[in-house]
Amino acid sequence: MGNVKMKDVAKRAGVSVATVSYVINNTKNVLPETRERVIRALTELDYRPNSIAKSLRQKMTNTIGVIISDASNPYFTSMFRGIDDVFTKLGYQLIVCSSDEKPEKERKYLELLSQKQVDGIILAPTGGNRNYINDLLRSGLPMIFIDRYLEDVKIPAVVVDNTEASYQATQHLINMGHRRIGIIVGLKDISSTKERLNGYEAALKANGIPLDPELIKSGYSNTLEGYKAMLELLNLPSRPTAVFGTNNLMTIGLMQALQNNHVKCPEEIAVVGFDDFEWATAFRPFLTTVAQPTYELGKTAAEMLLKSREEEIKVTRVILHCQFMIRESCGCLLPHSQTQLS
Amino acid sequence: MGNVKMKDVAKRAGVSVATVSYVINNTKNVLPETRERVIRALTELDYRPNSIAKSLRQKMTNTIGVIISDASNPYFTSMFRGIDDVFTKLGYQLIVCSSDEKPEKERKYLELLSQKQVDGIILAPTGGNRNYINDLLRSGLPMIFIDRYLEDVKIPAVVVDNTEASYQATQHLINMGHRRIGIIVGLKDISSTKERLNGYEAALKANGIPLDPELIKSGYSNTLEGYKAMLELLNLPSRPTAVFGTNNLMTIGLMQALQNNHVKCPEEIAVVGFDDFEWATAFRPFLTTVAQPTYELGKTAAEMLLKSREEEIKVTRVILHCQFMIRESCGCLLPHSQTQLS
DNA sequence: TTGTAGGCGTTATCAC
DNA sequence: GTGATAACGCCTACAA
Repeated sequence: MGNVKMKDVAKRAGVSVATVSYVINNTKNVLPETRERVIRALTELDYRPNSIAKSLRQKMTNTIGVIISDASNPYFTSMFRGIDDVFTKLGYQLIVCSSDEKPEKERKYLELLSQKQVDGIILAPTGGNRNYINDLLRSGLPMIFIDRYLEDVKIPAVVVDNTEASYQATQHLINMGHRRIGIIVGLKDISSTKERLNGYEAALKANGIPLDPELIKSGYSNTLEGYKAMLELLNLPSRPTAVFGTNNLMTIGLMQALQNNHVKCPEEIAVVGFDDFEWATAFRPFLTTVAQPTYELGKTAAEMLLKSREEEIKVTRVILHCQFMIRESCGCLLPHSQTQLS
Repeated sequence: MGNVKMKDVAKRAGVSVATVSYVINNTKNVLPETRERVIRALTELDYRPNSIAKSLRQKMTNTIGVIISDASNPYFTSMFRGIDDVFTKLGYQLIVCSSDEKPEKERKYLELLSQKQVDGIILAPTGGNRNYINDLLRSGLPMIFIDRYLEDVKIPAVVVDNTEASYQATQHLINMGHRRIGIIVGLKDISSTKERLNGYEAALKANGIPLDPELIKSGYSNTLEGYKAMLELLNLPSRPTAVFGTNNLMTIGLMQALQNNHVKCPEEIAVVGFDDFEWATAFRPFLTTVAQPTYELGKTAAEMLLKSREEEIKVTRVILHCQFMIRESCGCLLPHSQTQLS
């Protein structure tokens, strides 16, 4: 009743363990009648294979590790779905870990996952652990970067066109007549943050608007930091007339700050956010957002990981495109219109 | 460079594998100088333990399985955080699976997890697989129910006071003068759904309001189903003046339906939702919600799972309390007030 | 204090 | 078509 093994099944069926294995895995021809006997023993004893033993023998765990910054962030959970859908079909399982943007936690999880002999890792790198990541690669562990990448680490990466998307969002605000545009970004040593900042700065420059460092606020990507950043912007001697929240959680915090201080959006301040929410069209103001193809991001990364286990992969960066969802929060009067970024 | 094992380390350090094991696990006294030698060999060779082999030997994987209905639902991700925080500290890892409320998927994951020899499972049951779950229990696999439970399966469960919370929310709407109150619920064979429905019905009854089956809409817990349900309610000959969305995703869908049809909330229809959102205070109308202690739910379940591995657990149900967050969407004029459910 | 050796439950390579 | 049996990498009596 406790734990029945192949040995027990073999005894019951009057065959050898090898034969049991053959039947279970369909790995060799077995006489129909012996197979019959084995199957009966299997069900009678309620045999359940031990995949740990199997993994040890085959050096394959059918497990994929995923390290992202915050497993409870809707942005990542959608990505997670994309990854999961690909791997579940193939009988793989996912171990998801949150690094919280902390290199030490990331390091710990990388160690744990490699010890657990995962067959591959999908990683949104914090920016640290370059050497260790290279070590793991050399030891033959396949990895894919997602959402961001490390300049000097040669792993395929699946990301979005952050610079262009950010440029377009900023340009749109400029088109609406804004010249003092605040921006709230995540940690600055993350590639996606840098790119979003670049797009913002490029748009300003292209329009002859001087860059004001006071309008740039950075912090961990959570609501509280977004809230505080917005407060600082509101307290500026010359308050911005528009804000660009470059990730979902900070944008929520930003909006909370506006509500708490009774600053009307978009009348008093225009807002554009990153990451589209399902509830962006359920509550007011409808939020104008840069919608990332989060599900596809995950799906693509998963597929690349699979491919990279077969052939050496040549392409090192896949760039997916964002969609600019223009709604009322940016002061535009065309609700629900949308344009595809070129 | 590929994979160095204890054997290699032993050879390099001029000791036996046993000694290497002793050093690594601090499991026996070793002469300082031999320990020194071993440690040097360990680092020089960049040894990384194979936890699959370890697991096979020790019959412990340091892995916990979590099966919930939708890993991308914010409600569950917060719960997940609570679970993760408990187990991460102890060096455990989590495998999270989405059953999507489908018994077949749930079954598949239960099989997979038990084969992977997880040390325990936290499960939000779909309602099916009673026999199989009992089998697993008998085989000695510790399990805890979370969010819901199965009447006839004797496992500890961590849930919230659904009936009371639902009663209170409904009573509040009645107090505001509503008598035609719609309710949108999830799948009806889930214990939490039943309880929420019970609370609603009890409140109506207590106030002498007849139950109108047309006002009850049920479906999968996602935005689309919530949207459709609300549409049906709006198209009723005699439209309700208030709606109770009994889970987060359906409530979002419900709100989208109101927005799309230009039905003003709370002026034309009052709304109360289940599950508090961070953005409930960032966008209008501020949503009145029944806030579940999601993080604590996860944390408690995790702690109970740990405990259940030591002692036979007596208590079979832990009930956590919800908080009623009264905001403007229910037509109340006291934004941000809140009361603790008794 | 250290080493030897058996075993964890499979799979895979040989023989037969 | 089937059956012994040696791995897989580690832990742990037990012996030395």
